[in-house]
Amino acid sequence: MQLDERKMKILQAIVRNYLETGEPVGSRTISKYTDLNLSSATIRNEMADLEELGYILQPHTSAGRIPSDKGYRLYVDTMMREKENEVSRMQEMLLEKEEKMETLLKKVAKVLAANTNYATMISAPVVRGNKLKFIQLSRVDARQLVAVVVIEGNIIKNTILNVEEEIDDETLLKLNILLNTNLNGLAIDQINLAMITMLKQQAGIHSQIISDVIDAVADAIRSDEDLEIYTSGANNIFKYPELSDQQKASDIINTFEEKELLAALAADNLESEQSQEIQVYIGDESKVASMKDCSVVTATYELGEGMRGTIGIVGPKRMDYEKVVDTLKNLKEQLDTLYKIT
Amino acid sequence: MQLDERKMKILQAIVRNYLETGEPVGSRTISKYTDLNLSSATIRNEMADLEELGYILQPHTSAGRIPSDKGYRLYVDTMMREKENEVSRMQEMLLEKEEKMETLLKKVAKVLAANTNYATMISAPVVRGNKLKFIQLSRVDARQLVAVVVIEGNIIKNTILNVEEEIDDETLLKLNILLNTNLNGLAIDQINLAMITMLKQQAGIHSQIISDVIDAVADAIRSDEDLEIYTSGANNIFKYPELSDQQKASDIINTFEEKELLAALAADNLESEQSQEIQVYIGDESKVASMKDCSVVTATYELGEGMRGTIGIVGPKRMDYEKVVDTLKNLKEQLDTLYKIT
DNA sequence: ATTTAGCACTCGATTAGGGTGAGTGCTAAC
DNA sequence: GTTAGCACTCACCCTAATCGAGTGCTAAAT
Repeated sequence: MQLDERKMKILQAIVRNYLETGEPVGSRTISKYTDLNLSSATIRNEMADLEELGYILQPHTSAGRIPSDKGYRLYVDTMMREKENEVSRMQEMLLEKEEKMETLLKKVAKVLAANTNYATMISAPVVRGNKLKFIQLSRVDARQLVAVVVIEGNIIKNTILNVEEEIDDETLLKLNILLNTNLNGLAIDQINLAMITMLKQQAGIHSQIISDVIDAVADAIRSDEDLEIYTSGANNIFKYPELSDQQKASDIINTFEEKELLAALAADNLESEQSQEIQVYIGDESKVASMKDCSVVTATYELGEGMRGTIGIVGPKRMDYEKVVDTLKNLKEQLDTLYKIT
Repeated sequence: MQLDERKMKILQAIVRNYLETGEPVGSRTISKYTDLNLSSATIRNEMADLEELGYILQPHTSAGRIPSDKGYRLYVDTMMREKENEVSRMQEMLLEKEEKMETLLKKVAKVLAANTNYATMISAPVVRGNKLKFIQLSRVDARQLVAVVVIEGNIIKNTILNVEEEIDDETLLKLNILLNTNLNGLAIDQINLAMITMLKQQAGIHSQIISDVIDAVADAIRSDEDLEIYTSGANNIFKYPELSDQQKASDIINTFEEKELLAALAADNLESEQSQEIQVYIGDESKVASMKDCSVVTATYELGEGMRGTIGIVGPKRMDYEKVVDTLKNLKEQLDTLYKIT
């Protein structure tokens, strides 16, 4: 059986109503809610059909219906109205090109959570494909070096390394030249074991120390391969009774605190083909077990020079998809342009 | 009325029992629990006295007694047995001098939370009094400089700065010399406005750019004045019914997520005179409103060279103080020695 | 062939009442 | 000062009763 227009309208009404109230919605309500002018009995018949088709379900026999995941999915895919051109409430955020990206992202997560009343996460842009711009080894102390690496997008990495014996100025200079000529302009993910071995060989006679230095520099460059995640508003879930249950709340909070699972989610998202679009994961669709009762809406942003990250909003399945998608679109655009101007 | 020895013993028994069970404890239980060989009636009389003195209270008329904050305080101050020399369960932690302090602290917070079943926080050591070891400005691009500052304790700070016009090698060298001769060896908190103005004057003719550079470097040095806080196991609070209440849980989780309040707590703690000791804050004593139903146990650790930070354990008032204090003492010692050896 | 009115039915939620038991405070005896 | 005894309190649990929103089905109306 295919969904005719009336069934669509009814399903849409059920979803809308449930999003607002959070309570199962009955046939009488729909009968009055829509402009279909049908009696509750007719609606009941249609609802029975919709249930059989798996779009809605009854929490218990004598209750109204609530949308199933399949129902939400259909709603999100085909029935959601776009709030085109409506001025976004996020406008007040006033993103500035702040000095530290970390600060900026934390702020975004926070404002987003405060504006939406959902939990938010945002992954720092991943730098894998970016190129090295600058490497420098300097002596701090007699036996201490500091290595500074600057990557496209002005990401700075550094590491302190202690050496057994002193390294003289000449060696230091040689090392600097060696590192720069060989690594400059390379992408991060090109710095693999083979590359490092090659470097070590070129360094030649310079024994163990050199080898250590190169290793340390390589390590510093490749550090943070796992996504850095910033979160905010995890406690917003307590605003939704269906998530405030002891066990569920604990699980969700834990997911937000540990962050590994969120990182996986973000990584998945970045690799997905449609990641240019806003994505909606309903219930189990997100593959994170603790979110089986949540919906996750994600967007991919780009901070120029190919550095992409993921923004995610986590809330109950009955989240206000229209508002969330709209807000995310807006935010994504702001972030995308933020670093493009300069 | 002063507490005689018998009242002390009874109070102690009440606290011990309550810590274990989490249930109000009645006179009959105490009568059997202790070696005082007193009937429940006698205990009842004594308990009435203890209640009048404010050490215990009744949740409701026909229930047993639970310790009041004052009762807990007396217990912690005078009655707690030290688990001297018992092998600490934290031994498995195997702290290593990991490359990154951030990683180390996150790990400590995590392991501590997993071991104690309470929520944990740890503040990164504050560097205010530490001295600058090394400053270097380098050119990355034609119009881009990177400033790297190394501080005692091997803390590295850096910043990228964009300049309007190119700075030639000679100017760069001069700037480097200027910065190093003037700032090296100074403590962070000595780099104030007067200092910076003085520097700018010394730079003399070199116009706006130089001034900008100096400002940026000064900013980088003084960044992170607010304490960095790492937390773990916030969801452990769900293991204690008295904290799992919707409102309380939300408040506590929020405190752990926002971190500002925790930072304030850590800062308070660092400035307190007795901060060398393990500190116990019961209920309102901690001044963080959301923790009025919790106890907070803190320790100050020192990572050599005067860098001190705070570790905190947050749990219900009926937390296992003995175990927690013991564990913290142990951990504190491990951290204190960790960086001393080298 | 749809739609609708009517009605019996279901079942979660709420309320009320009764019993239980842990624990108390008080009194009188030891 | 201590203890046995006893009446009393009150949270907690269980059960039954009631309520009401909402359903599914049937039969009549369109």
